[in-house]
Amino acid sequence: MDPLDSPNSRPARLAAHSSPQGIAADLVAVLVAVTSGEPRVLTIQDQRALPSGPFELAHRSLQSGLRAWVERQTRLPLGYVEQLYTFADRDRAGTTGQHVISISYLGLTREQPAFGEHEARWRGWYDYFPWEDHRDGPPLLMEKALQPGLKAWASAASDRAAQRARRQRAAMLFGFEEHSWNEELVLQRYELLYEAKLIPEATRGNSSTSTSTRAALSNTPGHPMILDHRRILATGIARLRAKIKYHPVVFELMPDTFTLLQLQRCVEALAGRQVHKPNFRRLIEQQELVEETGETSQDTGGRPAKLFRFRRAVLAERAIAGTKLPVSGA
Amino acid sequence: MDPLDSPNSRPARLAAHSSPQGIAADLVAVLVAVTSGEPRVLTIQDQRALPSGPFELAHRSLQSGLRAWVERQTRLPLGYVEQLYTFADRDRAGTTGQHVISISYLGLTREQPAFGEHEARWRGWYDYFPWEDHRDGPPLLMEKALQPGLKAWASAASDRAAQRARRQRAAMLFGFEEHSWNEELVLQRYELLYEAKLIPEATRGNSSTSTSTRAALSNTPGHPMILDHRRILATGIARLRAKIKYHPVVFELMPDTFTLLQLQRCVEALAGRQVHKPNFRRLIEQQELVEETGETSQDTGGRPAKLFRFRRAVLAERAIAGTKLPVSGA
DNA sequence: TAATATATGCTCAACGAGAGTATATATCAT
DNA sequence: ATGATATATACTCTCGTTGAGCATATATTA
Repeated sequence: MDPLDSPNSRPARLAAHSSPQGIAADLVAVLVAVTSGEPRVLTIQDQRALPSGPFELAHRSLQSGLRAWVERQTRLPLGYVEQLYTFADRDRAGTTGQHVISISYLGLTREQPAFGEHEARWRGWYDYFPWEDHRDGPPLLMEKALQPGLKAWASAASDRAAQRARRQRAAMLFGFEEHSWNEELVLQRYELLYEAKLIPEATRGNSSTSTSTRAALSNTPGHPMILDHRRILATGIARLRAKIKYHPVVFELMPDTFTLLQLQRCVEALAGRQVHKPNFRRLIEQQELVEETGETSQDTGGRPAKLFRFRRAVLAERAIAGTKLPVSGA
Repeated sequence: MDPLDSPNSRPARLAAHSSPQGIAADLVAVLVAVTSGEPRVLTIQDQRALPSGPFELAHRSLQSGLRAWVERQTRLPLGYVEQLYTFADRDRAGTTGQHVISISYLGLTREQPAFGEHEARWRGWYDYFPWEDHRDGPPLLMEKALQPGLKAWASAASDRAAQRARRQRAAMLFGFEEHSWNEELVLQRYELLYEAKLIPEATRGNSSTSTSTRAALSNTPGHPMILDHRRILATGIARLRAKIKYHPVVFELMPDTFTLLQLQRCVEALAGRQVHKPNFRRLIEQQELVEETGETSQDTGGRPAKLFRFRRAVLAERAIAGTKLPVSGA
């Protein structure tokens, strides 16, 4: 089943029946850049929200509308844009009950001095999902904070079978007990934590939260966001982690020329895990994704590294499906 | 770039600026079943439209709303549901200029006697995309109808470089000249044909269509649909063809028990190409996706085949990412 | 009874992915 | 100057997967 519709991911509620004319739509953007080896997202509202704005039908397509809107608001040139998901089941906390359809997009760019009326700022995406960064092995907070909370959640199930199912699901998603870590399951992990009420967003606006839940929450790492913006961010990260494996979109995040190690660090930053250096280079070069510029970079510390540039021609040569980047264990 | 935003996929037009309150949303469903080895979609309006209806916010989530709506309208139990794409750039032919956001979904089910007020009928999806069926090799109509049209389109480009780019793109997508056929590029192929005005939908409502274009159109195979429904169907087929390779959704289309050849025929129907029988069986069995029922089926003609059933447990055991189905050359 | 169609199982070669090792060339601390 | 260290670059090996062909078993049908 589609993780975005996992049955218990949010409390059931009956919304008012709206006539089609009463619906509002807005765009939400997950804008990603990778700066000095860290994946970052553009945020507004004291870093608690993703950039968003009302949907206007003044463009040829949704996508070109988003592109124009982002470039007007932030002056960022978007290298790659892709629709993520359309949400319509938001909890509009505090609002008048007006329901909003949110159409979310992923956009790749290069970090620039933030610009915009809404105090736009770049922030590392692992600030929101610290458990997703496995570049130096599983982060300590997984044992310290997540595993106890998930264990408690599993034990709280009604019967033995349900407890076992919960434990198995947690182990599968977080790589406990023999299970290997799968970096693509960002959204499923977030939704499990949400379901287990280990995420502040899950109990927001719910006054009947128990004391024990509050205690667990206070230990939960990761910066919260408004509404379901963190879920949208999780969707974007998951999509990007899957995409870089078979589609050369990483280059939209790189400067014009770069060393192979810089490229590798960028992939590692996105995937949240290390990759095997020799294999990475082999795959990049044998696919002819890059070409040498003839120059070298010396500010890398050791031996000067050759500078490369992306061969944009491959986008025309090959079907937009046949390229691979290795994301495997170190 | 996302194929759904390819720059020339439809004529640019400036739509009226709508206030957020004036937006209507509806759901469009691509409902798929596979009956006796043929992939089929549910259609309405004399088989020229996909089932669709107004979006109502009376449900917990968009997805559960769609599920309820489909099951109410058609009495089909949906085994698997996934959001496809949200379109907002439709040409609302003949309507009052009211703009509609269409949220499209893919749903898998088993074919049942059609039910519903809108003369709902099942129809083979290759009636709409005859060039997508390569189970017996490339269909003749590719040489006969598509290749000449695409050749003309390529030659009509402004300069030599553009002509070459067009030829290359057509060859890449349709498998001409050394290029191999990639069954996943359904949407890209449709959009290329649209761009080349080889699809009736592309010139609809445009009175200035040239005579030569009309001639080409009359030769274009494939049943048209209203609005951009054929594009949505292409999106669904592409998504499903990609999905079956790493996610065990085929079983949602199968009866409770089935033979391995039936399963293979189902995969072949969806992928539009044949698969190697011994390899198919090997992969299915070594992944423990199925278990024997102990019974055999004799109505297959030759030696009785063992009957299998899907092991639903794998959905809980494995991360929703680690299963493979072979879709390769025969 | 032979022909035929399907079911089922086995083998082999080619390729790619993962992992380890070795060498070259720079910077930096002493 | 020199050794330590960090990076860059190249090569090798093994294993599992994948594509492809062949062989055998068991039914129906002419």
